[in-house]
Amino acid sequence: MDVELTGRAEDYLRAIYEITARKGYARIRDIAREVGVQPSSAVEMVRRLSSKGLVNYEKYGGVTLTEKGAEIAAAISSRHETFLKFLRIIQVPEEIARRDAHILEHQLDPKTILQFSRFVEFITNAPDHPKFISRWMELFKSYCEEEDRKLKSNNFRRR
Amino acid sequence: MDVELTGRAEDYLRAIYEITARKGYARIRDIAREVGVQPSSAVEMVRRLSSKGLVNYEKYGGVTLTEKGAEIAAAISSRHETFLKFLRIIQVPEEIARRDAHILEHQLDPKTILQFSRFVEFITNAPDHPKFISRWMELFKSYCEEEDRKLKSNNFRRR
DNA sequence: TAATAAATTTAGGTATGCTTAAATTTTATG
DNA sequence: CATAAAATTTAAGCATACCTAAATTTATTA
Repeated sequence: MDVELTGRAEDYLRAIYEITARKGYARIRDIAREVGVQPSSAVEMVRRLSSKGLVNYEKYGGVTLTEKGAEIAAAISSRHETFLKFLRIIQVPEEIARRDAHILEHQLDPKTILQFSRFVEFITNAPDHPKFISRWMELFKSYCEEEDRKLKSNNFRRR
Repeated sequence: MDVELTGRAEDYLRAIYEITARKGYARIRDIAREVGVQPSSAVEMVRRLSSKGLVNYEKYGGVTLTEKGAEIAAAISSRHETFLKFLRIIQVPEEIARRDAHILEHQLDPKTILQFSRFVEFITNAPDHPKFISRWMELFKSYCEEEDRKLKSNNFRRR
């Protein structure tokens, strides 16, 4: 029942998930662009995903997710969102956060991912202590700003 | 000056760093055990590291780090420590944390790593507000325990 | 020290994942 | 509707990283 996927296969699956969400199906070209590879590489991976029953694919046709593929992709995508939110919380600049969320989302133990998402949940929803948490965010932000200032003046001195 | 290393190469380098810290040099056997591969694989990687000038290696001899290798390994190791501390803070069980710290430490943007370490720093040293932070940890801990209780009773209901 | 055991290395394979270049198919257009 | 353009696929090759099995070297010990 369970399908083994490499981190890279997960990247492709999530890309297909996002593209199909936008326009109903994914072309090899779209997938290649989204993942950042040449079309020939996308063909290779799409075939593998197809042989695992995760996507519907016929030569020269559009790619869609099977039910199983969609289920897995949704889980991957939600993990991705968790990590993206997390990186924002710890004040990673947006562009870098988008890149690094990809990297974080692979291979980690389910328990670890669970704890990441609890952290995000705890910080953003602050179940019982909203004021306390927003204060926490404020403090962390100023701490980072302070550190950035130190960094900058150090750089200055070094020149 | 800068050396390009794959995530895996970093794993080997850190393994060698830790083994040499314990006993002065690393045997192929030690490295293989530490990284979790067959000795023949360790030979292959050690050669590559040697060709990059990061380790001293001669056939059938012990492996040590060059100055450059030690410098890089120390940075990798400190990154590793950061992630390990971080995983502990978000309440990931020790065994899993040890495994996943490996995974986290590769490929992330330096800025992201910096923010991870600031988070750890902020939580553990709580520069200006020690009470506030320890209270934060308490709250987060109870939040996780609460969630675990919910999980357990859900599992129970499902059977 | 000769034989055996242990460690290491080499050889030969596999899988992933990427590339470029050439071939093929589909789509668009004059 | 023929042809040119665009998209896709195939082919061939490369790098990483792993494995097993066989060969070699080093270490141990009877």
